Amino acid sequence: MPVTIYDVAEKAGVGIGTVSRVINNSPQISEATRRKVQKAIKELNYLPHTVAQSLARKKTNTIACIIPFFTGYFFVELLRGIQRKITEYKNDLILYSVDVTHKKETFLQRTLEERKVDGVLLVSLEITHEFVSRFVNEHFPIVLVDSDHPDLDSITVDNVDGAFRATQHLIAAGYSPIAMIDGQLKSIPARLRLEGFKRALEKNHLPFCENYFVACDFTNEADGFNKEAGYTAMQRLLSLGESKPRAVFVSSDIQAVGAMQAIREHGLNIPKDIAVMGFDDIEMSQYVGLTTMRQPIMHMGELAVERLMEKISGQRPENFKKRFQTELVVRESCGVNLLN
Amino acid sequence: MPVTIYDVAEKAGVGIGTVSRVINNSPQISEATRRKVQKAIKELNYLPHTVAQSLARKKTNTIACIIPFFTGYFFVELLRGIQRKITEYKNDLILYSVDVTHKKETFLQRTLEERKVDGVLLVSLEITHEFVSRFVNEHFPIVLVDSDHPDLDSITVDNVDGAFRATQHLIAAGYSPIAMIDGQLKSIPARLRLEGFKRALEKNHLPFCENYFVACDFTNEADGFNKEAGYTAMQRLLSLGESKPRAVFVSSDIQAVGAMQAIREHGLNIPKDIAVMGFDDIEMSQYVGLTTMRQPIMHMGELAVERLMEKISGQRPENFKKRFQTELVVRESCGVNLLN
DNA sequence: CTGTCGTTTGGAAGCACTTCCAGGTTCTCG
DNA sequence: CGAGAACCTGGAAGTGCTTCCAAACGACAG
Repeated sequence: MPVTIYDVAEKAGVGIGTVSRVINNSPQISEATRRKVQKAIKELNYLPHTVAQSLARKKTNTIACIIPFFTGYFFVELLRGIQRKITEYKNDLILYSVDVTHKKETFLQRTLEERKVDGVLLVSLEITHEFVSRFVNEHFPIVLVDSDHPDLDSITVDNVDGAFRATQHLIAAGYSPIAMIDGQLKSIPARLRLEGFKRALEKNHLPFCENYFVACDFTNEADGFNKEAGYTAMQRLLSLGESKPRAVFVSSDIQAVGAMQAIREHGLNIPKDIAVMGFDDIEMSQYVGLTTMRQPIMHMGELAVERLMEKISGQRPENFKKRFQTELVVRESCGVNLLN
Repeated sequence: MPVTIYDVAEKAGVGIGTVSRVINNSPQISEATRRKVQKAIKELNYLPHTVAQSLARKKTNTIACIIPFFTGYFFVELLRGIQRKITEYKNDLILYSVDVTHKKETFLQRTLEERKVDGVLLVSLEITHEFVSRFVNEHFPIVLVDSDHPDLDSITVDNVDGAFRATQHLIAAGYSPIAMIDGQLKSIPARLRLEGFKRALEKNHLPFCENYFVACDFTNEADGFNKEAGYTAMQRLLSLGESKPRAVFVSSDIQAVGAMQAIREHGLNIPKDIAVMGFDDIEMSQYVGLTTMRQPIMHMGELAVERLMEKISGQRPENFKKRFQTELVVRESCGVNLLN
């Protein structure tokens, strides 16, 4: 039933090799035969069988994206950038989302062994040394996004610096004491943002106090970067009563939104009673007036695909590292622009 | 370099057919040889080449999801359901997102001709008669989600009824006049929700007035279901001055959030001056106190995959239609629960 | 000991392409 | 006009699997 390259060859009165050459735009074809074959292709409504092509070419034109179960604006936005760029390259995107039951190792293993994809984008997930060496040894293209490893290509945001500047902004505005609400510490960005926070305190000779730090390890969601976690964490800080913090740096906007809700429900005003600083600049942030550090998320996704394609095609074999800087976006939640 | 079925056969001292049977759990294998082969597989760290399997089996274990460029909570949530279920079935998901430059026809054509996927999920997109007959004639499995066609399987939400009840709720609360903000009318749900709105007016002998209806046709985003469009549409209604509506039914929560912002910026109170009713029940809605009609979005995604898998495996050849009902979620934006 | 039947096995043919190699054409230039 | 180069073309061999068919094997009854 489905039309094959043999049907086309017969109809055009040529050999299959010739048809194949026309399909693949080989220059080794006379204009006359090319036209003849193209006519046959059109008439039969022929489209090559991708799976057979993949087998023969040893190339699938498909890439895998392994990503934490994408709740949250960060992943959606990143995926948009990735998707856009992949379509531009006429490739397909297979999505693997990691959750409690489906571990990233399963997917890494599959991409390596099944040879169903030409390369992998690993998003916001740590990679074990075992897999690093397997990818390196087999020269299997992989690009890390929002995650890093010395031996692999990576595209990151300067989390430490971003958190540092965020905290610095709160300190400069005169708030004290300053608390931090973080994601789960098993998450890389969570650890890096904590480091930036600590550095800012240190630089200003302020103590880091355990009471003023809440990692959302209590939630069973992947990384703790969600609204509910932020809400609960803030309640914990508010329960300190009189000694509660004057400002909070929250490690993601989505958590910050939850935290802001907790503050308001406690009858307190933002920023008069407590100032809130976020991280990400998700769409919602402008509507709730959240001061935050903006990440160029979609751009990261696009760049990741470009890099991966270069690796797949064998250009740029050398290691590639790109670190984006965050940008401070001042709104009302830290009160600074109200003071002007 | 990569290990093939021949290597395994040689190592185990059997034929390739035998190895294949072991891989595919054929019962026609003696326990002894099975163990022998499995040992060789383990030792060589062999995993079958999926592409070759797909070619030989004429089955890819991959399904395509064609979806409008997924901004917005609805698509993300739906995709979560789809993704979850597909992984459960040990299949892969290829994502095709439709935008201005990449038309749905391209993707439909590709899925049909390239034979890279076993079936298609078409989300929130209308399908032309030409493609309907092609899918039907070639017995190519397809399931429509949030869209419908008499000859194809579909999973929908009762938009007409949902909009009807939403409007009814506003009327019953005594608001008058009632306006509606809709998505672009080229979108199916937008048209259906308009119909429900009109029916509710009619049933209550209220006139449908052009001044009180704004379709977000002015935005260049795909379907008009976004915050900015809602904001702009609301501004238009507010510009009516004294004769502005007393309540607005907005065809999606995300637009409603934009509309609420416009109302507040205009110095008006919700619901005291203008009541707002949404549609979707996205996560944000509970935080902004939006009364809305809830759709069981993730559940729709899961069901869609189950149905598609049944079609692919040849079970349930008969046409399948599932229409979910919406559920009224009362919050503050319509004022009703404040009156109690 | 032989014939029969069910079980297990090997491997050729197939899936639909790409690519290499050899052979055929045409062109160029002395 | 002929030799050699440049250009085209056909099709066999390849990609790594599944599946079908025939054959081998084993058990068991007669």
